[in-house]
Amino acid sequence: METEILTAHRGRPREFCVDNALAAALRVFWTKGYEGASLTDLTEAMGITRPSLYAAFGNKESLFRKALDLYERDKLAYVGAALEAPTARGVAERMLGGALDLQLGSDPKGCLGVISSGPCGSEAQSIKAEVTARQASSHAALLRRFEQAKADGDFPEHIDPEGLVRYLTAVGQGLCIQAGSGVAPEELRRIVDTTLELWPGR
Amino acid sequence: METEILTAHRGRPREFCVDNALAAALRVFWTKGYEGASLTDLTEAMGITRPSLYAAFGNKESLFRKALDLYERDKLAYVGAALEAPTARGVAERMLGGALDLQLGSDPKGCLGVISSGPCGSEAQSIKAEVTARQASSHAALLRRFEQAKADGDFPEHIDPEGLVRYLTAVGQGLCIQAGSGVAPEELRRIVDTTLELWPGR
DNA sequence: GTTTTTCTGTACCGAAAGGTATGGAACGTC
DNA sequence: GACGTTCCATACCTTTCGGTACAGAAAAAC
Repeated sequence: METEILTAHRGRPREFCVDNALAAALRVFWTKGYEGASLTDLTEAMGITRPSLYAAFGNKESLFRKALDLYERDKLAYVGAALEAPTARGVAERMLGGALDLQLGSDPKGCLGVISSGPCGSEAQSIKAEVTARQASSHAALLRRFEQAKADGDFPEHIDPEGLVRYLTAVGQGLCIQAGSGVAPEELRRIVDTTLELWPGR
Repeated sequence: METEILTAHRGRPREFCVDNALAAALRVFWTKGYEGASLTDLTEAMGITRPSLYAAFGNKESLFRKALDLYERDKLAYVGAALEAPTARGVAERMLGGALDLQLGSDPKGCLGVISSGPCGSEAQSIKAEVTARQASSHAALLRRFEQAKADGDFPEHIDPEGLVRYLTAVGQGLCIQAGSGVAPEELRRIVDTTLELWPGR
């Protein structure tokens, strides 16, 4: 990951690694949010100049989308794995455990999806809409999984699968909010432990 | 609430109502966040000009603090009432019910405290610190209430009061995030219903 | 009615935002 | 080695940001 893939280019090759630059941009967006990340912040962290950024990534918005792709692929991989757990409780364990591990690592605190869901100016609203749409597809996948779990008898009849998905999502979002506010790691762990203590069924 | 309290002023009296202007400013901050609310947004909503705003409220930051005071007094009154519920379950019911009612009303969606907890530029960090400090005092009050509840036998021994507070807070924050993302009211209600279904003890 | 105090409105300030024109340097191709 | 293509760097553009100077208007105090 030091140099990029060499396709038969004419002219001078670029001097920086696109992947490294994108990873640096992701950290900036993750730390400051889309609107809070200025081009100066980005170019300094990426180690490139402003025209280089525009030549390689288009503009700020398309750079953010590429960073969001990277984020989902590298940091949100646990979501896909969680859906394959054998029981609804297993899904919840892996979802919350994955979110917790992410907050305990060396990456920026908080969740890029959550902080991009807040209010924003008119320029950033297409960004917000995209993030919301991606979350909707995760929601749908989780709902299908929990409907199957109910059919499997993983939790009692009187529990509503849709409600359980919304609830689990809310706990995860609250976890991210508190992580971003500087709440201590052991406190974050308590959220997960308590949720699993109260989790219905298997 | 049409004109302000008349203290023995000399000179020309101001032509607008400070309370009404502050209420309008609160709506703008609530909708767009501190940094997202420009002075142009604020003055247009408040119906006053820029120098009038500075004369009456100091600057943008002190205007926000006054709006935050109003928000806590008028919109977060249910928190104090919730602490007086007879059991831990009652506290949770009133807390989540109050948060839900707030999201179902005609006010802006989301929670001013939650949206102010996200990432921000250097100028807004003292704002964020203030919001975090106010939340810490609410957290402490809720923790005392739940420790009492545990002594009262409201929930089982193996449940950690600190964890339960963090957990309840997380659910409330997730509720606000989803409300701000445009999630439908009945979906929000499912979050509350599910949480109370799973609530331990009385 | 004059004075004095305060408010309103316009017009402006410096700084920072996102984005780009331009010129020269560096590489692959022929 | 000359050429053509592409990249890097400086310097600049327009717009918007939070904040203010100044002049004129309006009302209480005398």
